[in-house]
Formats: sequence, C-alpha cells, structure tokens
Amino acid sequence: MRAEPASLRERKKQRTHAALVDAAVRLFRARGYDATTVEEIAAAVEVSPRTFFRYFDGKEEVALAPFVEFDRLLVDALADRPAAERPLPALRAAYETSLTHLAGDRGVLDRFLTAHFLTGQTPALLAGRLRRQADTERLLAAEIARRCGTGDDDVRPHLLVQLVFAAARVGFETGCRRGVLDQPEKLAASVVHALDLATAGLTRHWGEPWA
Amino acid sequence: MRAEPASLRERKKQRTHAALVDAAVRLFRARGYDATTVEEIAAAVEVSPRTFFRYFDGKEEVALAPFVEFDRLLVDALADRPAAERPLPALRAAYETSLTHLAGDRGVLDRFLTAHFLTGQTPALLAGRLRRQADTERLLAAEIARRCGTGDDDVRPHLLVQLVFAAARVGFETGCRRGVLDQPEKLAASVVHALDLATAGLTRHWGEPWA
DNA sequence: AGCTAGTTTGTCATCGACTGACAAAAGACA
DNA sequence: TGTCTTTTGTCAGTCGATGACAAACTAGCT
Repeated sequence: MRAEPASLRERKKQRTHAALVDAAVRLFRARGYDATTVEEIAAAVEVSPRTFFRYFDGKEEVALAPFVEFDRLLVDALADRPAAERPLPALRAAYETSLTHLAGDRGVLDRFLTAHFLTGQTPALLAGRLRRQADTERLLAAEIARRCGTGDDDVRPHLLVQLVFAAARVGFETGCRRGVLDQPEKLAASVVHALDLATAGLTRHWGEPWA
Repeated sequence: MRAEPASLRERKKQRTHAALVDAAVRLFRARGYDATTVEEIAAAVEVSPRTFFRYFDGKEEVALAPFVEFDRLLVDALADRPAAERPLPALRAAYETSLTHLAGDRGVLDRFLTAHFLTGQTPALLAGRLRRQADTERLLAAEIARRCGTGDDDVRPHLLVQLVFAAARVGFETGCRRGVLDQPEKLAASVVHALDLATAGLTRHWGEPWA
C-alpha cells in the first residue's frame, strides 16, 4: 500500500505515533476522554507532553485517528474504481470495499469501534468526527466531479456524496446498535440496506450518466 | 410565541444574554473567532468573564446561538404541521416556513449569516455546528417516528431526516456561494432545488404512507 | 572513529478556556 | 426595613495548546 522508508528515524516516528494512538485510545476507553490528560498519554509512552503536540494537533486528533484511517481507505478505494463506472455504483463499491477491509483486520476494527464508542460518549469528539467527515465528503465530491467532468456549480456530486454518507451513517448506527462485535459482516449488510433505501430511484430520476 | 415573565430579574437576564450574543458575534466578525477572547466579550458587555460562562457553556456556544435559534424554528414548524400530512411534505413545509421566517427578519438573518460565515472560517465552529445539527436531526426523526407510529428500529425516519438535511445543506451552501445577501428569496429556491433532486422518486419507491 | 549538518525531543514560560468555592451585591417579598 | 433567594464578582487553580531555545540524536561524510 505504501513505500517503505526504512530510515531509522522514520521507523522510530511511526512507532511513537502508533504507541500514542494505542495508549490514548486505551486510556480514553478506561477513564473517559475528558478525564484523561495529555500528560498521562505522554507519560504512558514515556514522551514529553510537548512531543505529543508535535505528533497531533490536539487531544481530539489522536482520538479520531481511527477515522482518518478509514477515510483514507475510502478515498483510495474510490480512486481505484474504473473510470467508466458511474458515480453511485463507484461510491457504493468503494464503501463496501472499505468496510470489508475494516471488518477483516481485527486491530483496525477494534480501534475503529472504540473510537466510534468514544464519539457516542463525548460531544466534543462527535463534533470533530462530523467535521472530519465533512472534509472527506468534499474530497469525494471533488473526485466524482472530476470523473463526470462537471463544473463546480453542479450540486449533484456534493448531493450524491451527502446522500451516500447520510445513508451510511444511519446504516452504520443501526448496525452497531444490533451488536456488530459478534458478526462484522452484518455491519456491511445494514449499511447496504440503508443505501438501497436512500438511493432508490435516483437512477430513474437523475438521468443516465448519473447515479 | 412565549409567555411574558416581566420579572425585573428575567428581563435583565434576557438583556444580558442578547448583549453577549451581539457583542460576541460582532467581535468574532471583526477580529476572528480565535483572536477574540472571552475576556474581551465580557468586557464589551461590562460583565465579569465568570458571568459569561454562567450564560453559555463555552465560547463556542455563543457563536452558534443563531443556529439554535433557527433549529428551534424548525422543530416548532414541524410540530405545527397537520398530523395527517405525510413526513416528507411536512418536513419540506417546515423547512420552507423556517427559511421564510429567517429571510423575513433582518436581525435574525444577519446573525444567522454571520454565524454561517464564521463556521466557514473556523473549523472548531463548523464542528460544533454539525454536532448541533445532529442533535436537531435526532429530534426531528423522533417526531416523525411518533407521527408515523414506527418503532425505534425503523431506519426510515432517521434516513428521511438525514436526506432532507443533507440536501438542505448542499442547497444552502450553493445558495450562499451565489450571493444571498442581495436576494434572500433565492436561498429558499436553492434549497428547494436540492431537496427535489435528493428526494426524487422517494414517493414511488418507499411506498404510500411514506415520503 | 570522529566531525558536521539537520532533525527530533525536552524544558521553560506563557496564554486562554473553563471550573469550583466563597463572598458581595441586587432583586423579591413579607 | 429586614430577610431570603438569586445573580454576580473575585480568586485560585487545572488543563489544553504554543513559541523559544537548548540538548540529544541521526545521517552522511572524512
């Protein structure tokens, strides 16, 4: 997926980064987000608090790191779809690919679900997550606009992405409420169902090259 | 719309609240959100910083106060729709009523557009706004579920609200980008257009009592 | 190995958001 | 007027976040 830097410095940085995420997520889950200080996270990795802020823009970012991971999967997955594919199928395929990847790696899934759990507990984290999602949505909309050759004034790329994300959110949410930890495959099914409902009729009503 | 308290204390509190919002919004627009301190806002109203935090949970809340105002309009408008009306028309009508109300009052509109401008400039504010919207969406979904008599496990109320809000966001955004300050009525038109695109075919595909 | 240049980290100082505790001021009411 | 309740101000303190500078470290070269 990515080139190996192999430089001693690089590897050390990556290890510190991962260690900070792990320690933070673990502490957040144990004591709660607000009750955990940056100082404690840094201490757990034996690093100065100042260094923590050199790896992350803030306490929030480290808690949302798992979502950054997933969004990167999603953007990459869309970029990998064949150029001829229409937007809606491409988006759905990208989403399903990412979900499969997520459910396949226990480590990634655990981090993601913990982060999701935290956003459900801490309003400030939910806020940050939604804003991050908005950024990703803009990225995806731009990619779709590029594929379709539409101008910046066409609302349909943004609208389509918003619909898909809205549906995915709802599907994901209900999927989680019915216990995903046991059967990760049900998560994807729940999302797909919501997508079906949300995009029903788009093909018929938005015209041929669309949806 | 609301009972008159008339108590001297109550009136004083309301005046302080409004003065804080006005001062805050004015300062935020002039110097930027991050560059404005709570101390400055409090000083502008001749109140101690401690008192500021008794009126608002934080600096963020005072900046988002105009959205709270609008969301309240929206929730009230939906509650006022006839019980027999189906969800989608009811939601759309509620949204249009609120937009009309918004565009009709210059003071409310100014505060709202300034707040919207600020969220476009400050990531932290955008985050808070999105979270707030999520709360409102849950409120509206619950109200729709109540109207339709569906259980908590039906995704359609949530999904419908998400679709409408997603469309409204996109419509609002593009409407703003094409200059709303001149013609507030174009704002509503832009939103309606996005709503049409997003919900095209829902009636046909979701079945009779729905959409 | 030893030297040098560039990078990463720690220390220190500081700011601003936010909170608890308690005292002072002001409205409410007999 | 005197008392009771609510609101406000003062004070002290915690925590998140950032700039500045020095110390430790790595890379690459001799």
